[in-house]
Amino acid sequence: MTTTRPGPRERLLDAARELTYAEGVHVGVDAILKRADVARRSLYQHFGGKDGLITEVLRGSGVLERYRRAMDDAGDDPRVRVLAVFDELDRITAAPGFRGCRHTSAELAIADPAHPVHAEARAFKDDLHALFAAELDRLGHPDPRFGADQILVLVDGVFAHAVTRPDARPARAARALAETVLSAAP
Amino acid sequence: MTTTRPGPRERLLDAARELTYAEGVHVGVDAILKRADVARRSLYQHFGGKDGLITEVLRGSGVLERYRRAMDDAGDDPRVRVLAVFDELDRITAAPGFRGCRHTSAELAIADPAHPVHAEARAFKDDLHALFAAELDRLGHPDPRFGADQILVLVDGVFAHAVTRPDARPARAARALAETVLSAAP
DNA sequence: CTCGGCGTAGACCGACCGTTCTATCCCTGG
DNA sequence: CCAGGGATAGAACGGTCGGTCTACGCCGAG
Repeated sequence: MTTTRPGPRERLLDAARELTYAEGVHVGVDAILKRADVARRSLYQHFGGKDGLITEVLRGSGVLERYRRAMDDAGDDPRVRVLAVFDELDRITAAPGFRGCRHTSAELAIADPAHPVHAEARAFKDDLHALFAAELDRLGHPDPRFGADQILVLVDGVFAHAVTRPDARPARAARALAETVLSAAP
Repeated sequence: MTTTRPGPRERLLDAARELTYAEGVHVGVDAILKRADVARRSLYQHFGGKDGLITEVLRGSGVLERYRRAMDDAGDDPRVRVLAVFDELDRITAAPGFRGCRHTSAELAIADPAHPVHAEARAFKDDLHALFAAELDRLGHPDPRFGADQILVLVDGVFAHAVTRPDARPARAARALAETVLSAAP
């Protein structure tokens, strides 16, 4: 028995995930439909329209899970766990086809503040904030939320700066600064 | 005598500067022409097309000069001068209509790596790198270029993160980390 | 005065945008 | 067996895209 082909919904999500990252959220629906090999109608049936699709792509990006896994693979020590994320960032930003943070990119491309991608991006980064704050808290950091803000600035800085100057290896530069955040703990 | 109205070229640059920032580089030429109150032909006469115009907007953004001024206003001490930039960033990111870094935004919106905006953004951030490296060098920093990489990650991080979580006051979080970069000097 | 260059105004081009629609097919459940 | 829902294919909608074109107005230099 062969692995069954995923349904139109999954194929649409996959195609949109790839194309909106490589080309930006302004890719045409035609391109997405062609890549997904799906009928036009199915898109509007499942997602109500292009906006619904790209919002759903952001929701199911799996980026948070990737960080969580990088942490868990690093063991128990919060310091090692946090630094492991920056090692992962070094890999991500050096990979071919890297085009920055998907969420930030979508927000910048869509001006209307009422568009659902903004709420989705906000929710994602709030989750990320909680992820780091928990580690800093466990470490006894004097202000875990401020420390997590600093980590997030570093993470977003790596993503943004690697778009323009990838050869600067921003993840390494940021890692050294992350260490000072971690050393704020007693 | 009244101040003479700027020529079509200047009006186009001004209009494009405002609109591409507020709406993204995907704004239509019609909108730019209307805002500039300029004939369609003049755009292609002066800039050869939309690409030429938005590239020229990036080149003449004046952001570098803004940082330089913030530094000069801060006096002579390199530490104070660098930290003054982050105070300026705090103002910039809190201002109404803030929409991130113009250069990063343009790069993310344009996939084609051969598009001139990428070279323009690269040149801009290289200039910025030199600006900070000079301060760190003057301070006796052991590795001014690495330190400048760190500062740039912080700057881009402030811009990017403020798009999604402005209430986190990322410029303040980054400022504290910039201090540790500066304290790497003897 | 006349000429040339720059500016304006606006029609026009083919291409593409997101969306809606009709029509047909296929598979599954009853 | 048939009915029905999900999927397909593709035409068509009005609107916008960046870019080219013609026609006309203005003004300073020859």
